[in-house]
Amino acid sequence: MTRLLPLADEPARERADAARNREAILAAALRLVETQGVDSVTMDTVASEAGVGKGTLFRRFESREGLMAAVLNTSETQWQASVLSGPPPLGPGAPAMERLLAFGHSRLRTNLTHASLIEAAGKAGQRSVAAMSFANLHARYLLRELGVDGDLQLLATALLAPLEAVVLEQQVTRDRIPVERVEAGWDDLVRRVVGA
Amino acid sequence: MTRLLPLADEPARERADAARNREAILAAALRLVETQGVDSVTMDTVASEAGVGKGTLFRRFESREGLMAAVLNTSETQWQASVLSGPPPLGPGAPAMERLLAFGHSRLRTNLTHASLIEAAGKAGQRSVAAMSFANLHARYLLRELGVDGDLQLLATALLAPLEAVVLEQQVTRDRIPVERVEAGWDDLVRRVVGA
DNA sequence: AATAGAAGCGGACCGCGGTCCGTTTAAGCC
DNA sequence: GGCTTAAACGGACCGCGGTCCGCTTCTATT
Repeated sequence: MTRLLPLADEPARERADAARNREAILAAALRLVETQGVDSVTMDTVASEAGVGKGTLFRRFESREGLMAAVLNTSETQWQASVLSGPPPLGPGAPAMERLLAFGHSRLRTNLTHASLIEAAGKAGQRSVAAMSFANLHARYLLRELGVDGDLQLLATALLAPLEAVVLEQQVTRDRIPVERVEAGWDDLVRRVVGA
Repeated sequence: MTRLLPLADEPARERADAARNREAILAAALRLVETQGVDSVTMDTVASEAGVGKGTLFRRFESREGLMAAVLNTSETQWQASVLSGPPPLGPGAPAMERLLAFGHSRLRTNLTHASLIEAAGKAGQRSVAAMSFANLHARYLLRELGVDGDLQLLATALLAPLEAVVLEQQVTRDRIPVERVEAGWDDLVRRVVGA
């Protein structure tokens, strides 16, 4: 009853074993995904490989999608870092237009590389604070920098939409369109939208 | 052994009971989806409701996604009809630009309306001959009509991507962007791309 | 009408994602 | 160190999508 207080709404610290388990799970998941491919990784396998009960997985990660989203988040974070502080033209230092083009290419390649993982992460991947909103925000920033006016949030969304993994997969895998052509298409789109 | 022949590669006609069952299944599925919502419709339910064994469902429709895609296909076909021969500005008779704008609005509303079904249809929905490729084809046609040059296939894909159900759901449901604003955003995008 | 054989059928069965709840354990307090 | 209690644990359990295979039914042929 006596709640002698964690300050205000402190996030209620994670217990030591809980933290250990979370990392073990993530590590196991990552390893299994890399070795066997996303689709053949089952929750039971991850659990036993991490030396943990199944219930634990679901308490920490909500669902299979959530776990995959967490795994995905690792590389997503790295990508964000290289956008924010990596070498130009992706990182800062190049003219806005070049950055925007590089941004698209990089996003395109990344999404293609992780396509199956992204799919497995499903909606959990999109709602993850990081993923969509960071890219959108950054695109908006570059558009503003380029002097584009209009509803930048929607414009950014429209530019990013054709870079989504599902769309790319369709183009590259089913329609056999070479990646370079898709890249060129995006460049064209950007130039039209920016009005250069 | 003696194959006294169906002509060349005739499609091997569907047996009468098979056809009857297929329709019963589709009807049951449609009804259940409408009354209970996609997510709570199970294959067992559809089967028993259609008075058919579970195996039959899967033989005819491959998977749950396939069944949902088939259900979706019904309304998709209607939509196609109204694009091809409905009243303007969606159907023929209006100037290309108006048609293109109307096309986007209509697609947007349709996709939002069927969002959950589309999601349930998953990749089966996209590979369905009809859905994606018809829209893409029509968009290409209108772009050509408008004198746009460039890689029309990619341009069409880029224009359609932001109208995908997943993207729209994100905008309308999570980000609370009013539909009218999304529509306006698409109009803006189209004008920039066409260069009007 | 009889018959052969392929096409179709259906439900028992399986594996996996997800839940539930009795048990264990870490961590603050004396 | 003992005690308390809330958090965390883990595995038995459930429902659903999907498969499999022995049985039934249609249809072409004579």
